[in-house]
Amino acid sequence: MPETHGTARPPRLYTTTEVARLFRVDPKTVTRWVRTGQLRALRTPGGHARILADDVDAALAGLTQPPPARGG
Amino acid sequence: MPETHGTARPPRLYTTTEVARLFRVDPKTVTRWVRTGQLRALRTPGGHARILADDVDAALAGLTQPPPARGG
DNA sequence: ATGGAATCGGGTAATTGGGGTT
DNA sequence: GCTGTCCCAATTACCCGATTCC
Repeated sequence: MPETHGTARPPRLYTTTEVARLFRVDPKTVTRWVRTGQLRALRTPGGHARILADDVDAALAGLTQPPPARGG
Repeated sequence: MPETHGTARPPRLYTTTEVARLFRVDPKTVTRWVRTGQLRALRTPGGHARILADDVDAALAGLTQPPPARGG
């Protein structure tokens, strides 16, 4: 059944400005990331982006290529 | 002929506040979407908007990037 | 009937997106 | 190729008070 929501938890969303602050870049840059598909987002009917928080948090956590643990 | 009574289920409805939370926008913005026809809604006798959940869910599902396939 | 929360409507500031450039 | 900045138009956010919802 195509029940996208109603029983499902709504996705956490960030605004472009929030993401920009988190990454310490210009909001414009975040917009580019969305346009180039480097960040998943949905659009308001007005055309403004809402970025999936999970994607952002994952990137911030550095989940890409975890550095090798170094022994003491 | 399409039956409009008896077997028809009532449409799932969202309040403006619910839609606002889902999209991370101001409830006022949702009202604007309804007034500009970007979102279908019906009105309570008192004039409050009730948005069709299907429209919202569809818009909410419009991600810019499909979820990355896992297992590779 | 009462009360708290939500919605509406108008007006104004802030944010956002797009194009072009550095 | 990636990012930051300027200009401009559109979209969105916040202020107020009155009405509606439950």
